[in-house]
Amino acid sequence: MDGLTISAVARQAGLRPSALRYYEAAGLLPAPARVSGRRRYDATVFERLAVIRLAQAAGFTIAETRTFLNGFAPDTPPPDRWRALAAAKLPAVDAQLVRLLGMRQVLEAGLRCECLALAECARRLSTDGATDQV
Amino acid sequence: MDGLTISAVARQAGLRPSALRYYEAAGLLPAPARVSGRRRYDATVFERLAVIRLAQAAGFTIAETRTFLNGFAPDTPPPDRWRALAAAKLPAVDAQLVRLLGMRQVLEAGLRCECLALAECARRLSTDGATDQV
DNA sequence: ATACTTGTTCAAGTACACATGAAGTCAAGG
DNA sequence: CCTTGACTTCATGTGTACTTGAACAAGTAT
Repeated sequence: MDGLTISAVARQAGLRPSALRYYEAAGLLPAPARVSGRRRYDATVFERLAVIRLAQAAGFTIAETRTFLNGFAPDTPPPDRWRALAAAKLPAVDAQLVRLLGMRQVLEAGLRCECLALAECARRLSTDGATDQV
Repeated sequence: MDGLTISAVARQAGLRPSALRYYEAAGLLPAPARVSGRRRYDATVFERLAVIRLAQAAGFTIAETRTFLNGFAPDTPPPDRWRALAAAKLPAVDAQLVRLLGMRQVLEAGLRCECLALAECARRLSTDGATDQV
């Protein structure tokens, strides 16, 4: 009687049932009760899903998210968990950010390109180069 | 006698031979001459590789790079090629950039976290939320 | 002649986060 | 009883840019 079906949870959470099964298999969601084989969730699953969503927004991989959720003593407070993972993740995000900003530079330089041959582009728009002026 | 072996080109370009074969199969590099089955490159391959490197720096996928290189009439000047591809790529890069900046926000908020439970984190550090102050 | 090095092709593996399809189970409705 | 619909598990597919391994060929050195 009580307990939400997987499709009900998925619908409310904006996910697909396969994602919920995947999270469970990946150790992000605890295995819920079963009624004749079918999963029955209680409302606390939504809090869990919200944390997973937050971890995803932080750029954590599934493995990192699993560590974040289950990789500590059960009573470990969130700040300790964050510090353990976010500190390691920030440099990676920043590196990605630098790469993307570099892409922007190259693309904008490309849009201002007046080269006559592609080889000329390669010389002028070098990745590492300081190409400011036309 | 003339012509560089695949390993010589790879070494000078900072790539591995497998990458050169891959580029060739992907249509980024023209098939070079062969001497008893082995590839022999001439020096122009380095210009080509420089352009490929530039395209990669712009964030182009292999398919986009192939279009950039071979998807136009042979005499199409670089500016036309750039405009066709860079204009489509920039919004994607910017979207990626926004996502990464969001990650940074979440990670930094996580580092300042003082929540007592993970569910609290999810409520306070919501992805879309305006979480400025402690 | 024989071993070594370097090359060749082709198939399959890598990481990530799920989606998809096949085949079977289960309860309710007609 | 039989169909329908939602569910189950398990294996495989998706996209990207290569790398790696297997099995084999050919030129070079000893």
